[in-house]
Amino acid sequence: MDPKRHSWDLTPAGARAVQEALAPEVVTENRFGSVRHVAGVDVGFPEGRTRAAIAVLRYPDLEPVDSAQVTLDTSFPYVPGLLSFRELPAVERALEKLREKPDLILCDGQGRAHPRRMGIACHLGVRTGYATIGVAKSRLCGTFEAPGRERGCRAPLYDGRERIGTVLRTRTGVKPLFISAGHRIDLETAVDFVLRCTPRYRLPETTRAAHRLASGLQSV
DNA sequence: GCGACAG
DNA sequence: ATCTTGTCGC
Repeated sequence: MDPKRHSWDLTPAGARAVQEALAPEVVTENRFGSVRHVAGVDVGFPEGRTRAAIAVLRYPDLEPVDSAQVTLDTSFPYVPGLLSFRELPAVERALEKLREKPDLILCDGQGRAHPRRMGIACHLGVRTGYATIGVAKSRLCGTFEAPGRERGCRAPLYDGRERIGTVLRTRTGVKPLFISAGHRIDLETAVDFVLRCTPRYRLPETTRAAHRLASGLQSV
């Protein structure tokens, strides 16, 4: 029984059991080739339905090259720690529609910085095989000291004595982002990519492009 | 029992 | 995330 092919029809308790079964499948080292395209994933809930949007940008110039979006009926509530069970069904279908597959995906949410080390970035990576990074706007778990005020400043995020992520200042004077490894990448490399994807704003260009499609007014 | 809690 | 206007700051 391959844990990667679990059903989405689960109770919260069942979902947590799936996370524990999948956690050992996460690849912690860098296992991806040259990065020519990076993608941003974001999910919105217009009219209560679940809309996943993916934007593929060329790397490193970050010029848009492709995008896809899918809207499905919402089938799982928001439960802290179980975000992926609410968003991934739509995200995976949007990924399949892409013409230009990305080499690396930046997810809106945590990767390993999760109670069971199975945030949405890890979950998507393990299920699809894509290399992924978790880029969250706020903390789910872990403790940290405030990083310096300048862009590039960072501080380790710990869960007890275990390093689970990095609190990163992507723009001077703005709230930091919570970066963690998803799948097939290590934390240091993940932080490096996030900085290269944030040439102008707090959030990565990938995330901004996807966000615009997911919660945008255009329904195409 | 009392907080904390990605999006 | 979503419901919503004006407002403070660079």
